[in-house]
Amino acid sequence: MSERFPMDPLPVAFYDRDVVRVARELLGTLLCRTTRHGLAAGRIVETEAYLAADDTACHAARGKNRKNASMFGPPGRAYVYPIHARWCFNVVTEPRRVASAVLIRAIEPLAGIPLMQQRRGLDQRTDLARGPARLCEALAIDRRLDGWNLSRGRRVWIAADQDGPFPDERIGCSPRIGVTSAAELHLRFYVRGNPYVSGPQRLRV
DNA sequence: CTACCGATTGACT
DNA sequence: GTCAATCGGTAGA
Repeated sequence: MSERFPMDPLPVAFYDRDVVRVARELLGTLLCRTTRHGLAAGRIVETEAYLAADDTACHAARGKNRKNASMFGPPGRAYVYPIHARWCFNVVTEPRRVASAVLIRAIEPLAGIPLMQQRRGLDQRTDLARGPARLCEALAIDRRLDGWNLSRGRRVWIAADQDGPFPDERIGCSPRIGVTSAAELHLRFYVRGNPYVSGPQRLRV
């Protein structure tokens, strides 16, 4: 991979749209992360939308607090939060104060694979970033990146892939994984049959 | 200060 | 399939 990989970050306007549409269109884009140890990046293959209204599973459902403040800020920022002693990475969508976000659940590793293997302590490529907390470990994402501006093209950002988005027939939809409320909402999006997608087998086909 | 929870993971039957 | 360890953040005493 060249030093210029993976090119320009998506603009704020990409995120400043309906959260479900952003969640769907993030599939196939490249999540990029640089540290002093180098670049690690991969193709996003699984996302979940968390809605600003009528979604009790959304962290913003009971109003703003110190932890979820990034969700109430401008679109195109990171929202990083802890769960079960691990980190999860979201991108904030829609206008400021609306508080919706997309959870990035899995990427297909493309660059910096040895770095990811070292961080994860294992070699198996399909296990490096399959799941939201595994992804964060592989990319060295933690709370220090909460609120980070993803349109700057530094530290962490998202870029369009030259192969373009996946066609609709390759995209699956299901209930969100692990949420204990609002289970009736089908807000998880994934690339059908992709081995880097998380969750039980029946939710990957 | 303590109690409790969770958008998870990995080990195990 | 089941299950418990994990710990940062929040709520409440």
